[in-house]
Amino acid sequence: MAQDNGADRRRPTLTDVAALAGVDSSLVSRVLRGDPKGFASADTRARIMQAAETLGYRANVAARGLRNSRTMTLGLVLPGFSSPVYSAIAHGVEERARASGYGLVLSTHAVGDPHETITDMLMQGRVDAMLVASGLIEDTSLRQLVDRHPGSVVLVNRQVRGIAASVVVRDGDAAALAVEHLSGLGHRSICGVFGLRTVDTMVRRRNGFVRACKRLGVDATIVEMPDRDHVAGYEAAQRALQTTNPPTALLAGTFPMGVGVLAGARDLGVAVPEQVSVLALHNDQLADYLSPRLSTLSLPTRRLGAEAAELALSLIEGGTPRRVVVPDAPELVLRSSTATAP
Amino acid sequence: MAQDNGADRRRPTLTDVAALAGVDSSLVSRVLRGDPKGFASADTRARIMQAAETLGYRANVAARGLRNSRTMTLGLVLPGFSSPVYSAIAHGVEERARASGYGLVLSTHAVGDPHETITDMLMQGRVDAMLVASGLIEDTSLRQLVDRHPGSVVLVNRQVRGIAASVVVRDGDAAALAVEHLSGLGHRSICGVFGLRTVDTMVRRRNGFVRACKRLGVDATIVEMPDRDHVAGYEAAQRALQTTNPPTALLAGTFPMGVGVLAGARDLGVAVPEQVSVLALHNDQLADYLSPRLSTLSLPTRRLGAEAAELALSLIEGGTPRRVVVPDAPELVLRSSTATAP
DNA sequence: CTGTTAGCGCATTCAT
DNA sequence: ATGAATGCGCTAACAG
Repeated sequence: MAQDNGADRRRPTLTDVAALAGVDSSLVSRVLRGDPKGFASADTRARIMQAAETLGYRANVAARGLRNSRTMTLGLVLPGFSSPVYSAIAHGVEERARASGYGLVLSTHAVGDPHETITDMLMQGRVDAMLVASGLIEDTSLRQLVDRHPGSVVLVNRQVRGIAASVVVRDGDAAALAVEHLSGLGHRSICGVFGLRTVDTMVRRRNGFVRACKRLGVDATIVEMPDRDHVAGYEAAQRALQTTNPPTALLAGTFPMGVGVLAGARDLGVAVPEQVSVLALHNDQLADYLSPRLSTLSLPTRRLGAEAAELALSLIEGGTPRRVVVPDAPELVLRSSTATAP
Repeated sequence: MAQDNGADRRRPTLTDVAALAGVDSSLVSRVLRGDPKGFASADTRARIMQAAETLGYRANVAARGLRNSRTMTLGLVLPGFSSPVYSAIAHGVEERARASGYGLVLSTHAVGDPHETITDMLMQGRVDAMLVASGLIEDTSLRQLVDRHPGSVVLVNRQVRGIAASVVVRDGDAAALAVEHLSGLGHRSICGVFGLRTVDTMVRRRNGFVRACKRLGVDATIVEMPDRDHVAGYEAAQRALQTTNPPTALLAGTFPMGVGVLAGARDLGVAVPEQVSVLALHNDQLADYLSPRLSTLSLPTRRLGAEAAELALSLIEGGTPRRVVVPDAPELVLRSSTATAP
């Protein structure tokens, strides 16, 4: 059926549909959108639907956006897909956005300056709001952005003084839960492996860790690394495990760090979990395929994305910025990397 | 500096800039775009630039798109970010697109029917072309898409009869290289672990594997799994290793499958690489952090993305669809998962 | 119940 | 060297 409706290669417009249905384009617009004022007679209605169908008509988003000054798309900025957390967030956002008829444009730090990217997206009218899920953009830069585009920027798993619109998960509680588990296993000396204190999630997790240790009378040490990836975890483990009085358990601040810690211990000849227990924040399917299988603390990342989209949508509708904490409690996912203290 | 240029909360338009510079908006348009006919006097020119600068003017893409029927954005469909390959492709596309001033809209299979999604993107005028990097969409569905949108669809690492616009890497050669390495190590019986034969990349890798085995006189067996993820690799290893006459080496058709194979062998108590060698197609940083460190065949995935974007861009400019093979030869990245045959 | 009109922001003739 | 007029496709008053 390679039919070629005329020599017509351009997309059908409202006018095309109107012509085919023998009515005015404005009527078509109303009917197709289900506009309450578009109460066409059953007959015209049917003809319109029919025409739209045969032509494969889809409203042009540029024209519609121009008219309504609403693009119906959300932007999401991520550092990349290095961590499974980011894909989970992206899925959550996409799902929620789509449910409201919104599209999603994704952008990573891979290319160009993120501040610039965000400004462009907003100022060019590419998106109605931007979700920022990067710990790398500086606070001042973010404040500036929010200042210039009030009601159009939402922070994802990050809080910045002076910026209300943000949604986070209970990172601190997850770290605390980890400590509780370890403490229950008899560990009295735990080392936390985190990224820079300039990264909001890292300070929240770190605080949760420190407080829980204090509360439970556990000896806490901390290794702070410049990055939060495999490599950082690897090196942190090397560093922590080679001290004169090494901890009996390690808590990794991110999932990739946990993967690195496991490898670091292995290369040092330190057996996990026999000689040292390892736990990582954030869960991922991959954990089951590591050796040993890595126990984790699961946080609702997908919902994090969904809630962020939700907030952005409400802002677009004129809602007020607010701080939301995704209420789901962190869960301990026990696999094979923890055991009673040696 | 919470200055509020008037009560002005909406984005500045060409007219705003024109007013501030004391000229007509059409002149501003020409000057700002570097239109050859926009040869304003040095003075006006300066005033225009100045005005645009202070207002932070950015051309509205909807208006521009409407006028030019060109959105300046590319769409990319992926199954998800389960595999590092997809993020690499996305980065490659993003980079190349940006270099030509194009934006990128990413969409995964997470939500909704992909065929529908692609059609929508194109018909709604959200994008100028779509790159499809999914092995899951059926051939007929794809052909239909290309039929309806000639010159607007590019296949990424996939070939379909009747569709010219596609770019692939040398998958088959990578599989062959793997076999050569293993054969050189004395392995005479190798098991290939692949996904369904309905997936183009899988048949290309599989063919490369089979032919190389035949050529080198190696005994080839194949396990075909419905999926291509960790789980599939895990189960395939279990299956292959429990036969009466198990192979001495396994080649995993995807990186996640390789991860799964490693775990499968471990749980069977089969030592890698002492009892069985393991190799996986596609390289990733994670390989260094597995136990044992996983040897892989590296393929130019980032460039794959870049070339796909390149092709799409050329199609948009009216170029003709063509098949491109990224010429970079696959590379063996030796780590610790292969050894001489037992 | 349906048609007419106007304008969103921009790029492009065509004048001057 | 610069300005005026027009239309991309759509929606929202406002008629009738």
